[in-house]
Amino acid sequence: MNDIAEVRVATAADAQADVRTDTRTDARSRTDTRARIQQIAVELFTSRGYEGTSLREIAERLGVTKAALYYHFRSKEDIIQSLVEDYQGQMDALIDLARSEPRTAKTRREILDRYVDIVAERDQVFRMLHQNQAVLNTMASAVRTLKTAPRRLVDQLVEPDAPLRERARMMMVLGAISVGWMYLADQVPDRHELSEVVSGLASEFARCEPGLPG
Amino acid sequence: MNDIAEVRVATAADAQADVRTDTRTDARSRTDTRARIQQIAVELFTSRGYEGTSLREIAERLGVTKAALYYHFRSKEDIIQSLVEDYQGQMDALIDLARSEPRTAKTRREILDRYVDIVAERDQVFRMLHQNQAVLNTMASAVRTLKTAPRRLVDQLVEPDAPLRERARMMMVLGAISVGWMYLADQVPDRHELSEVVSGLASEFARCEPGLPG
DNA sequence: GTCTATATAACGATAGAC
DNA sequence: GTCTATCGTTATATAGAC
Repeated sequence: MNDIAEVRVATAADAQADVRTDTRTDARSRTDTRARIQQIAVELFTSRGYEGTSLREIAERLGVTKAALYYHFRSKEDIIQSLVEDYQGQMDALIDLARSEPRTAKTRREILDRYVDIVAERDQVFRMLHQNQAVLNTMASAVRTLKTAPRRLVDQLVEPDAPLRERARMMMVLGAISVGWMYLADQVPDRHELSEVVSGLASEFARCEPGLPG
Repeated sequence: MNDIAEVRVATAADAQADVRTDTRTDARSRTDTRARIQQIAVELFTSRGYEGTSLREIAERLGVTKAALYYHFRSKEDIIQSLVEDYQGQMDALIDLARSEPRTAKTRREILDRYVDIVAERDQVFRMLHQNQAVLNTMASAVRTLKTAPRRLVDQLVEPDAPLRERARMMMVLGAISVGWMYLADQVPDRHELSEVVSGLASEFARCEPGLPG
């Protein structure tokens, strides 16, 4: 059950394309190098930082030269962009979902549970983002919008005229989920158990457990 | 009450030295340039990242050349080290305090309140740290230990054999405080009100409000 | 798809004059 | 305390052969 920690960056369209065109029997598919670059990149960006990781390092781990990377990605920023695309889409979809539902305790619990799932299933990308918050400020628009996601989500979960205390509560619940997962995921053997514990506590903090008024 | 957001890096010993030796009447004290470097650095490290900020940029904002910085600091890393020293000392003291007290609800509330105070009073440095988590991995020991602070603090707040749920709860409370403060501090007019709201909610999440069993 | 070779630029840091 | 000048290194990115 630890494979939910994989990099998870391919889109559904990518996967379909693979199935259609990939008739080889060897293990190395046509898009495999690209995926391996992504895997190495997410690891190095997390441990040494985006700006602290050179394309030379990535290439060396892959066993190719720096120039080869430019066949698969137009730039270094293009690599990190490809890594966060899927996560970004999931977060946008979550915010849209929250927007489309009434602001009840049930909705909040549902949204929080799904947020935990998104984080847990994209563990590596999520960690990388948290380790490289500052560099996102210097990047193109698409990546930057990630930083506003928590605020946008809170806006959909509390009433527009909610008092500070309730806005703070919801923002703190999101922080509790993020940090709780980040600091505990590599310390516990069963990540599925962890995600259920985190979900449960998040709902308790948000006061939207079954039976509570919403 | 917004001046609690200032950089707050000078040590008590520094301040004493200033008082003793500084008899000039002009506004520029002997250690002022060093302090101004620190102020500019913490701003740039937060917005553009540590590795994304060059010494040339810091020097330009200060109106001097790059070389002048080396009179005040031995290296770039020495600058960030000086910035986090005070925060690090406060966190170590907090963990020691938690270690010295019994694990009661009252202790937990006291520690959480003081953690909120530390964060609120060192707002700028705290933000910078959260925006540059990855680069701390590549640095010398002193700065690195900051990353273990949350875990060490949780270890002192829950029983050694506490179940996952209670360890997760306390880690999530720390995350709630950190993220809650970071995302809300520049959105609310009264930071003192915010710190009280955050403290109150943290104690509620941790189930250590007055009247609860501990 | 990957290579060699290179363009171009910026970085952190130091030497030594003033 | 700040300057000019520079060293040595590394970075992202591209051109063109294979």
